[in-house]
Amino acid sequence: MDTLRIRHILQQTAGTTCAIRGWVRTCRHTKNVSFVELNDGSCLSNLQVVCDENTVLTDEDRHALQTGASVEVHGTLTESPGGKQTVELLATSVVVTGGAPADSYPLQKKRHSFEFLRDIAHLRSRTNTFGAVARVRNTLASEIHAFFQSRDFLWIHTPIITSLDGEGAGNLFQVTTMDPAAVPQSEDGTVNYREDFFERPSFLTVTGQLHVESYATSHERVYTFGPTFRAENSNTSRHLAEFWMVEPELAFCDIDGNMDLAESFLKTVLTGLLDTATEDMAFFDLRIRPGLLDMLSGVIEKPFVRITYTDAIAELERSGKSFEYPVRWGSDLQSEHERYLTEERFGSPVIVTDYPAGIKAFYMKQNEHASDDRRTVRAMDVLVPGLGEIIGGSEREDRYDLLAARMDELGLDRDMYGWYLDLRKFGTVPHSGFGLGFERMLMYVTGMQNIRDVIPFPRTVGGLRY
RNA sequence: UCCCCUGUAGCUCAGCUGGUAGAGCAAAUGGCUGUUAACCAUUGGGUCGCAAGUUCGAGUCUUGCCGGGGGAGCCA
Repeated sequence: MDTLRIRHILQQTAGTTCAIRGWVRTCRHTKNVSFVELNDGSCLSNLQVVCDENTVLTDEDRHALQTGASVEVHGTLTESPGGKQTVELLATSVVVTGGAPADSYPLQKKRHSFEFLRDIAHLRSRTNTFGAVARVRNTLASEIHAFFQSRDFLWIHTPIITSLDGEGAGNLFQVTTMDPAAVPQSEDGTVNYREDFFERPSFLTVTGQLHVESYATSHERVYTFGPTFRAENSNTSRHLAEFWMVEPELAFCDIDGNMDLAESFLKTVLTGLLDTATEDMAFFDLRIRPGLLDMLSGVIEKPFVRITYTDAIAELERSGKSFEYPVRWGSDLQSEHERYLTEERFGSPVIVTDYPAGIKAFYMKQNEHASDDRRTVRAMDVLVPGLGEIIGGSEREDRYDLLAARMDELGLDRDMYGWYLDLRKFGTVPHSGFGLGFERMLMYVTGMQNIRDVIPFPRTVGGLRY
């Protein structure tokens, strides 16, 4: 007898004989039969198992069949007389693998708050919402890989441990084998890193971009997709200390090609997600964020508006709206500004380019500029309705002298970034890329409001359980 | 780091201008029933986050601490 996943068995016709395994979501006992709703994580839907009280279930079984118990059932698929499902499994045998005492099992057959479920993160994947989040997370990751793989991009496994002390991308976690109670010191009283594992300060990566640029200059099309770490003191619904990031990088590609890539990336990945995770996405649309599917369809169908930062500022000034934060050339766009542009002014995704150099990273390509106080770089932010910035990227500075000068200007250590400068010294090439916070995108596509609810075990400032 | 809200039964919450605790769900027991948010009845279940203060009296007012949530900044 075959063991089937519920996802597959629900597509079988009546008459199939099989075994299934899973966890009890809820039970309803009647005089002659018991109805057991079983879920095995393969899909959102439960399978209704019908057990004859007299022939299949012992009193002990009947008692043990509670929410949370694991069971193995053998039986025959039949058409269901009940209205809520087309097929059900008529059990010939039921084995309770592991009980879940109802007086101590935290999950009940009722709605729980996300806050409560966050405290039992090891059990929350057994709920509808977190089961769906796990499947959508998997599908989204799979679609992202499929997008790049089908376009000849190489997945580069950039390092987790790095010697680069960031580049303004937030605070780092230091990696060390030194004993915090007895840190070795040099004669001048400073920490003697010669005694540390790498014989120099080392950190968890805050971005794979700099490293992946190296492979872009050998393989042309590359991307990273892996964990990233930021020690920000940001205790918000949008920040994690450990999160996943996607960063494609293309050689022989300017900012326009970069924008084309970002636009087709979002459209293709979203299309694949909606086609593959149909049932789960319908659940999010129904229960988590009404209007979600329409919002995502808008991103797929509408061409992205492309506008420079300077023009975007002009649009905001022309809007006549009173924003909480002033609109000023030189300041970054606030959420309310981004919302106005995507939701009111254009009603579509918007790509804003050519930001002031002062608010962007050192490696972005400098534009020719008329005056020193209006210097811009070839940055691009992709803004989407309902969220704001979802992608940030740029064409990179590929001219050695200009990059070196900018690094000096910002006081970056030339020795530390020598290898990065080398990429401009030997066979330099126009190249571009962008970064996407994987969990931020997951929040967007599921409508989940807290980033801690789209990653299995969230790590946040002041919070490390499990 | 700053601002705001919040902490009462296993869960979700009510509890007014101070007078020593309630509901729904869950659980246990019984009943009924091809049920599906099952239904009906009964029962058990609380150091009201912690500590101090005001008061004859504090779940309620004050202060501090701890936890949770939301927003800002920073960022992805």
